Amino acid sequence: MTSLEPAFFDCPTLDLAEKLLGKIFVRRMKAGFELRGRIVETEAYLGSGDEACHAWRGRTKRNSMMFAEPGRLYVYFTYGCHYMLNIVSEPEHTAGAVLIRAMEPLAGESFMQERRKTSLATNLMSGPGKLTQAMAIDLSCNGSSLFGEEFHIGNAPELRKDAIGKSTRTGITRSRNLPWRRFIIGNPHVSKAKVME
DNA sequence: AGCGTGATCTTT
DNA sequence: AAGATCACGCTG
Repeated sequence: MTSLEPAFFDCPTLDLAEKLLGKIFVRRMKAGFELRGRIVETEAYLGSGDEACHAWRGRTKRNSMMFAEPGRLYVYFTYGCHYMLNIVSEPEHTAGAVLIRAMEPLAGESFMQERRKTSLATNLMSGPGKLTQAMAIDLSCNGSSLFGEEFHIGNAPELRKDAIGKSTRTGITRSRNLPWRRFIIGNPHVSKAKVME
């Protein structure tokens, strides 16, 4: 399996959110084994014109990684207990990122089961907080490159257009009308969409 | 349907 | 310095 190269990430954030579906996120642990997950759900966040984006009002200490060159990880902590995994997009000095919302476990399941305290495959990484817990991703991963030893994304065939679903983003209050969520239709590892009035 | 939990950001 | 908010997950 070949790894995605920098050129893959050099595209508009919304395109990247779609292109990442089906690709294989890989973390090589220091102990030698690998954690792998197939990306099945994403959301796009843009600095300009997107009030739900951390960087919509400019650069701060937390969001500064969103201004880095594409192909890095942007990890932050929220709700007092969850880490969120994003992939930086857009050229350097322009804010943008794709939130990885759900993955289908492909390798390292026993490690994930222990961390998640469940053996149900569809409950290991079927949400943004769940997948960081399963893969032991925390603030120490913020800024990591996808072109190094520890993290990379494996290529996979492009999905058919009709296999990709679109909707508004989940769990936000501002800019909630923007249809910037992408997911693989019918995949059981997609997080269950929160129903809100 | 409700709430934990703590960093970050905004307002005073 | 204080208060509001938050790209969530779990229990009940």
